[in-house]
Amino acid sequence: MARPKLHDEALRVRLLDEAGRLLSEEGPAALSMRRLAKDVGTSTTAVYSLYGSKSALVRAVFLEAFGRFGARLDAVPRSGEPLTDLLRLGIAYRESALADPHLYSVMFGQVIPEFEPEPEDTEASLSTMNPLVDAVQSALAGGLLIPADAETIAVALWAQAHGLVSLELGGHLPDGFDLARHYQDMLVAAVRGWFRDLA
Amino acid sequence: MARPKLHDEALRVRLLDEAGRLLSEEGPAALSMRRLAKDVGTSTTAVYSLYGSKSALVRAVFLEAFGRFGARLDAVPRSGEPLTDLLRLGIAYRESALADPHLYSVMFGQVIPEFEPEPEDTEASLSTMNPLVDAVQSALAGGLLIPADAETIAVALWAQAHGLVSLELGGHLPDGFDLARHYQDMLVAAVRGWFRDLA
DNA sequence: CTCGATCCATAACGACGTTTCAGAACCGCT
DNA sequence: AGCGGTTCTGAAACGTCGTTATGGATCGAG
Repeated sequence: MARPKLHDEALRVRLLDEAGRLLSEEGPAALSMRRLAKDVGTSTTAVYSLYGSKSALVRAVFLEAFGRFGARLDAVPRSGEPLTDLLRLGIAYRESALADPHLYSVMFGQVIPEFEPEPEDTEASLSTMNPLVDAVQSALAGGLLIPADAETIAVALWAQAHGLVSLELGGHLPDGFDLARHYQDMLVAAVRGWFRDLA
Repeated sequence: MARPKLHDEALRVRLLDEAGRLLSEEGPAALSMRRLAKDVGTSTTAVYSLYGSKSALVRAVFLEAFGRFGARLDAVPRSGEPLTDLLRLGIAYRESALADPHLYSVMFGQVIPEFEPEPEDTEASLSTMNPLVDAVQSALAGGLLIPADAETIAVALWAQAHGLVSLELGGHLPDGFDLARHYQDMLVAAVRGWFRDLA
């Protein structure tokens, strides 16, 4: 009938890996379809037959990145103390972002013009918030916090961490400002804002 | 000696205005040097003789956008009550961002690959934080907050607002989550986290 | 071994940022 | 007025990008 396929699943994975590597090590500008094909030792046609477009390729990287990111947060050891866990999650959040800034900017910034997340991709980003929701719910159940929607509090805490990391990566913080030195205190304050009683 | 210049300051301003308009109304992808030149009725050479590169052109838009953004925050009427003012500033922050999302993403995201802010551009972004610092200092002077560096608290509050707005604009919030409904409470909690005594 | 179907690498297309280049436009001078 | 030389300008060229068309290569079936 036909010749056997070279553009197979193994190649798909290799392309995805190399795309992630290019992004991580050389940034968004380095990720071109031609460059990717050459680095993997195939042709641009292969990338198109497997992914269809650069947008779809980057979406695969995007989803993979959120998967890893969520896994890192899930791997944070829990203490049973919800407030401690919230702090740990916040610290792990920053560490994960700083470990691969380019991937973080693919997830949350739109540094690759060809790709913009679809509405259905929103749930991927929620993998970063779900561990938070659990800890907030525990804290609420323990009566430590102002009675409020757990999702609301989780979004606020997520935004606090994301905002700090995003400003840091974007180079928007004041000159000489050492975020590492204040980050924990900021997280503590962010959680403390929802305390029922001041501690 | 020579012929008079057509590529003068008036054209420079028209180019800057049109670049801002293109960005605001059609997004980053619409801003190309050819398109910009055509819309203004000149040639690409003109843009290059006046700005030198797309990077420099976008930097001008970037600085202008921060100028307007800072002016909007400065224009927020002050009540004399620092906590009220912090809340007002936070609300104005979101309103300003939502009024022109594309410009906001040029300021804080890197949606135009050709342009990346230089270290010296950091101070431009601080125009968004300076009004905050003032209000925080007033609150500190009144003994309302935990004794801490005003800059630290201001950065934390800034990041809270930026994080929320950034997640909202990026479409990362949970389905059906109405940020407008919770935004004020979140700001209150963020400030409350630095209270000396719980109120 | 031939045929026909299938796949794939090369080359092409339009658009991009940027630069080159030939000529048009102007001034001072005779 | 006419000319020379300098400066400025728009059009075209270059290399790269995402994407697509194409023609040849490769295989199983008969």
